[in-house]
Amino acid sequence: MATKPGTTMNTIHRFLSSELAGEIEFLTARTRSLGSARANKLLEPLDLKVRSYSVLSLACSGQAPTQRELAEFLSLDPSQIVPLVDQLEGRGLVERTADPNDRRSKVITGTRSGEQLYSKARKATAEGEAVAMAKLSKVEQETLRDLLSRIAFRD
Amino acid sequence: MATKPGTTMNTIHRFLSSELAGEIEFLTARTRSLGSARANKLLEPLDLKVRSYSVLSLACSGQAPTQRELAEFLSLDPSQIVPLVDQLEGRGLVERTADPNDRRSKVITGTRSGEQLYSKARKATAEGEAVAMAKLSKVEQETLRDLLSRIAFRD
DNA sequence: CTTAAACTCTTGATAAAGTCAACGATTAAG
DNA sequence: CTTAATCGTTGACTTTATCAAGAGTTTAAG
Repeated sequence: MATKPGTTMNTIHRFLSSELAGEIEFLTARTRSLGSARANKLLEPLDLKVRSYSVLSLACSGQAPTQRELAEFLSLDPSQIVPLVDQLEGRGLVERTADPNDRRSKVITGTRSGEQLYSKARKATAEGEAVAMAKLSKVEQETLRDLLSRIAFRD
Repeated sequence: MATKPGTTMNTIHRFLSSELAGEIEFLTARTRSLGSARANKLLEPLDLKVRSYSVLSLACSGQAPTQRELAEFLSLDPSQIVPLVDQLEGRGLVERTADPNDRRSKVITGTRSGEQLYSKARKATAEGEAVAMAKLSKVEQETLRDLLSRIAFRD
């Protein structure tokens, strides 16, 4: 009776000392997997997923992103942006506008109702973030935000 | 001529002040996207991907994980572990052993050559991590590791 | 001005990853 | 012994990722 089945907590604990558990790559992968699952649940009542939420957020940011810029900032292929914007546009949440300066590009902007939905969605993701970081102090949370953004945007 | 095309650096800079860029959820998603792309390139010469590398790493950890435990720790479905282990086993890098205490479970352990390959792979991922965190001081790197592991394993 | 090259969005094909239900073998509970 | 639960596995299915090519637009060169 050396190795008992092991509950969730037990299993995790056994591998905490493994080399893998110390790798940033693994830690971010696991964090984002858990976080995105939680965020998707919270966004479900609004008929949004993390992806569509991210697009909506940038569309409502006042920065007037083009689809190309959305793809780059979200680490997606430009062809993946198309159906995301299609869906949001079909719901009247965002608008495609030809960029006057370069009619190849299409600027994505949030509509009135898009901004209203984003406002609700933002509260949902903020709640998810609060749950995720509950174990950290406010100072630690800001430290984490700062360190992560420095490696997410290095260049 | 207000909005010029915008290079990569330019685009990112424009959205740094957006609400989205301040969300942990987004920062971890972007970090892991960039990190896993870089890690996959570095692991390619060894015919490994981040996924198979993670399984190999735990198989060589001395913790004798079952497939169920691998799935849970790696945030994967148990059915996704099967082809990963199949592949590693086919290359003679790991072994499936029936757990004597519970013959339903199969313990995955690294072979001699599995450990040799893991040793090389570990150096590759360590190099990738060094590149990713180049902008942080040693102290900051350890702080990030600590904060991330606390939210990746809260419970 | 004209032509060629480069860029943006879009489509479509294909591969990879994620989700879920069900099955045989095994173990645990009653 | 019977029933329920667990583990690995398979298969079907959906979603996401990757890539090439095309139509329209802009830029640069000649």
